[in-house]
Amino acid sequence: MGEKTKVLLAEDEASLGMIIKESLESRNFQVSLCGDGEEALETYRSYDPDILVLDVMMPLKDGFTLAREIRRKDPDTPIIFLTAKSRTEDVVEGFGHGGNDYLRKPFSMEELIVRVNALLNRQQVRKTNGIVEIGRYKFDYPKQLLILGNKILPLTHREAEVLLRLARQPNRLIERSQILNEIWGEDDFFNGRSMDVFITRLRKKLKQDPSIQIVNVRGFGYKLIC
Amino acid sequence: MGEKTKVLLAEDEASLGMIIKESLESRNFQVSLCGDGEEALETYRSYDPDILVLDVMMPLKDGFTLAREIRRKDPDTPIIFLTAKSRTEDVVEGFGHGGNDYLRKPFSMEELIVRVNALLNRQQVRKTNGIVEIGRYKFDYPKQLLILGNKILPLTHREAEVLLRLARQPNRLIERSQILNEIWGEDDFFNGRSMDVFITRLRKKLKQDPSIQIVNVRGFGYKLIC
DNA sequence: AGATTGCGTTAAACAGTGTTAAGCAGTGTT
DNA sequence: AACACTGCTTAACACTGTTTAACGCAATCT
Repeated sequence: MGEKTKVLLAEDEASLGMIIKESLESRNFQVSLCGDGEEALETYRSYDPDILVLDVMMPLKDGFTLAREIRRKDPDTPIIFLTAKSRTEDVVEGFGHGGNDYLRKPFSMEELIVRVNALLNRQQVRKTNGIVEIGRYKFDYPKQLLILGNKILPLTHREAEVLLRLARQPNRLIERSQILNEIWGEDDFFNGRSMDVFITRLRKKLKQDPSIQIVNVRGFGYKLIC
Repeated sequence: MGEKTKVLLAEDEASLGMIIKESLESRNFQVSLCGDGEEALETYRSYDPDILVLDVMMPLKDGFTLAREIRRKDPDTPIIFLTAKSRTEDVVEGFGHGGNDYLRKPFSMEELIVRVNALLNRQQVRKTNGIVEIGRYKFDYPKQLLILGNKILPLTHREAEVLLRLARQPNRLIERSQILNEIWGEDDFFNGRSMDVFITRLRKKLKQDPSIQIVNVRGFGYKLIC
């Protein structure tokens, strides 16, 4: 991404649209705001966005239909749906149409930004074949390796899983419970102790480059600083 | 495949059927949805699908029976079973009836799509006359050979079978039990030990290209990284 | 027939991984 | 300052996977 990250935002409620647009712009995103589905589809073609944020209920063309049409030719660009309904079926439908995430209204701007960043980072991991740079290290997630110069440190599966969660959003707070739920499926006492052990082991393996640190935020989670 | 890939979907629960149908269609598949086993069999004959997605529990004819009948004349077209039950026996039974994969309800559309694509890729192996590229190697499955430049390593039958299971879905986790059931017919202690031995032997023969690795995922299976 | 070879299985010792446990250290609160 | 709480570290452990070798069987050769 040479310049700013481009967001295509489709939201028919003008005031809400503007609020979202401005908060994204304040985070250094470039945003194109569309008021209905047709306009969004047209804009999509010329604007070449990095990520789409689509309201589900819009005039002329709803978000799901729009997503389906886009997905025909573009299986990659992440999509976040904004939905007022909270019923499960809508969520299923959203994922079914190729979306990557959804957000129920009302939501906080923080939440949206977190998800946008998460999806973009995930995308990046995929585009680099799962290889992420961490300071002077290269972290090869599929091969479970940490490479520093000519040194190769093998990681175990769990180590690689934990590190991936931290590395795909560096310098950001990742919540303990998010990591635990994603990897262990449950956030309970024992899994928590287990994770502690892996944090220790990762710190040991990352010690070669002192500019990298796994910083604890008491009561919340960790940040990978690099 | 001249046009779109054709999926025959048999699912008696109408709402779920429609969701699956639409999700697949949004990914550019052509889908024929059948509400029971008899209808599915009839449709199969005229529709000539590239892949079958069958609910196990259906009126008139269950998915296993249907699969068995289809397999009599058609050993190739991949079959995915959808099953509400989660017991291991059903999975084993599924493979026994000629199924290639199974999916436990509830599942996400993402999962289904990943598996459909994986099986279609597998078909690709057949279309290249059973020759698969693995890193710098060429793996000739029918001839049981690994070719690297001008070096030719012969493989034994079992080695070739195990390697095929890994190579037709590279970079993805293949479950131990799946390999064991497909090759040995049963996942028990001794077959497991036997497989370990072949994993070792394959690793030895694949050592020439260090970019290739058979990575273990503790408790689940292996990934062929390349 | 007897010897040889090749293959898959069994066996056994060994290494690696994730979890649990226990004690210690750090942090914020009362 | 005392306290509770969270996190850190090390070690022990049970379990899973790895490796090498030996074994037994069947097919092939002499």
